[in-house]
Amino acid sequence: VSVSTVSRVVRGHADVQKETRERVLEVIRELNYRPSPIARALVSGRSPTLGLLVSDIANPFYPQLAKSVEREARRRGYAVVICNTDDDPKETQQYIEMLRDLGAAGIIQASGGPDDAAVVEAVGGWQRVTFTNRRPTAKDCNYVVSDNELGASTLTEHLVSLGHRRIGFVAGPDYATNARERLQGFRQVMARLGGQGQALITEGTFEVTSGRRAVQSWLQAGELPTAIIGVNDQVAVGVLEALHYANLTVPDQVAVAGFDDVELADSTLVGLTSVRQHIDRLGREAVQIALQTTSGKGTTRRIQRVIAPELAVRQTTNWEVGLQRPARDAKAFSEAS
Amino acid sequence: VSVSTVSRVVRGHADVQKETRERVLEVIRELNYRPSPIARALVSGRSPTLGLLVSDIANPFYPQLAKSVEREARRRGYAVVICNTDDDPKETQQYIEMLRDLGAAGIIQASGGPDDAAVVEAVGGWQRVTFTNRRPTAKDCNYVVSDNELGASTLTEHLVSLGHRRIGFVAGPDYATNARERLQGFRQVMARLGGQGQALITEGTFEVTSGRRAVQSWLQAGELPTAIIGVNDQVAVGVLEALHYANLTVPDQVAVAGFDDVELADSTLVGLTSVRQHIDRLGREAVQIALQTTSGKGTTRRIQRVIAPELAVRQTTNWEVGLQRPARDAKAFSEAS
DNA sequence: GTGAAAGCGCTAACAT
DNA sequence: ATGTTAGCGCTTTCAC
Repeated sequence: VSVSTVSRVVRGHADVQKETRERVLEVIRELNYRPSPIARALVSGRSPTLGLLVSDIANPFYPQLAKSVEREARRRGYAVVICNTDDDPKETQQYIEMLRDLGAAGIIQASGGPDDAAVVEAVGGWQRVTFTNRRPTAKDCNYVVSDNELGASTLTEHLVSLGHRRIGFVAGPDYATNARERLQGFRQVMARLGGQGQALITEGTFEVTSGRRAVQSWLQAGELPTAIIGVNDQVAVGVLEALHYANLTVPDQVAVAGFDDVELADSTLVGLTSVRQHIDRLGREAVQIALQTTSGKGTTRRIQRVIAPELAVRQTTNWEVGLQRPARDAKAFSEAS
Repeated sequence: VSVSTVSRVVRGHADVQKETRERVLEVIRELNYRPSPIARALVSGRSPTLGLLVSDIANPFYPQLAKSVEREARRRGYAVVICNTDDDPKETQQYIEMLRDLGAAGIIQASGGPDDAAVVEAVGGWQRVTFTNRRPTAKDCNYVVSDNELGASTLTEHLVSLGHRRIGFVAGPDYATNARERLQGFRQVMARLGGQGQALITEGTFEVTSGRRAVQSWLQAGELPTAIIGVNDQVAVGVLEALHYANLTVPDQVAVAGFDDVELADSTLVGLTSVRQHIDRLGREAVQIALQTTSGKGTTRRIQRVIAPELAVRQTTNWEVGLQRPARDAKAFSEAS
């Protein structure tokens, strides 16, 4: 009945006699005793907490990721702290400070950027941070990301196979590696087309307005592509909006596609062709990696996983897909504009 | 230069001579010293942490709320732990246990239900939990919610003023007070119409499929209303999808409206008339209340705030609005045309 | 006004 | 195999 014996029992330490263990266990149940994470944290320096860094939790991709992260973390007894960085290195640093003070067992950076190396330094070594969504710019880090280049090339090939040659790409910000990789995959396929293909590239953000603006500027320049890829679904939605406003029909006059396969993309109101990321897996594995390397098992090995995305073809690129599924009745909306 | 003096300085305690205080402050800066929240938590029982309970973080309303909560919490030095309850009382209880063990300074329950009283009990008194989004079923609690009944009646009156008399309402689950209140506001206005009005009510969930199902069943019964209200925007989107599938035009043949005014509602692709909640205020004030009452200033007063929502009229009910107001940033579009 | 000492609930040596 | 002891970094009496 001494403190340390109880401690040993709780932690499943070997050196306890079966009998005492059971007696202790019994009392624990009786008293509904639960060890205090706080006290543990004071000793060990780590609390059962995971930090999740995202640029903007309101961007539909992140809630889905957060949900998956949260579920897996919870399963393992960890709480998830959400941190909205706005892609601002200063905010990021402040958050990391806070998370360190809180003794977070690990940090998942889902919105990395050029400051990744600084992040690794700030968290106290590569073992304490796991990157996801965007491949880290810092070398030798743990990460789990989608193969964005593959996704982009698959998507571009899909458009090419439909006969498109003048294809527009509304790129994301240059600081985001996932945006860059998607652009890269696009470029690669377009390059293969040689003189036959024409790639129109506009740089923007991850937001809806970015897609709207791109279409607008192409229209002004009188060089609207026959197919447009948005760096993510949000941007693609912006593209759809602008096309719709300009009374252009999709996919007849212009085909549109995005990335992420956010829930909205699958709505028949949108029917957006998109490169589906396995968001669930990203979140789940990010947690696993974070907790594995953080557990200090003296591992020196980095864990770096790349998950292949899939192409989800819908009405905005392939008309017939739209027929199989209920076609969006353009009349109701286009008459209004 | 003694521990307790430093402690006094850090906490801004009065009993320190100006000179010593400044000297200590100086050294603190020099050493970049930050008090350990963990050690503090061990003593005080509370860590700078806020728990946010939501039914489903992937439901677009909650990320927006979470963002607002997160921003305000951060401003005050608190971390936000997201908790996905799935509207399951068991999950909720487990989360509360975890949050207590973590010494959370407060809990914001954004997805309350019939178990609210149990929640209050589990967290250890009304002072430690703030309800938002759904008015709590337990009496004498802190909360900040929208006036759902008002929102619903305003919306219904809008439809009536457009000439609608047969109006459908796709209700939410009965356990959610916000859903009930919305239904109530609807009923009230319809009752005023007497024999002239006809209210068709279907119960469902907060998800897209719920809206789809409602329309299908009305169609099967051959009693489709001329206007349909979804208990939230997600459901309204489901309604739109089903109508679209049935080749019915919106708003000519059927008008549609929702609640929350989620970002998507404002997209020209959807243009959904919706009752706008001031989500930012809900989140911000929830945090303020949570931290205020939790600070133990011996307050006995409950804080209960009700915020009036606004009606955002768009194309799904009013045809002409589509003409007037193409999109949020109209400029981008008008320049394009 | 300041310092000394006890203790929050644990873990990790070190005894026994 | 179990008990004792010393902290982890703070706050909080209680002396001075």
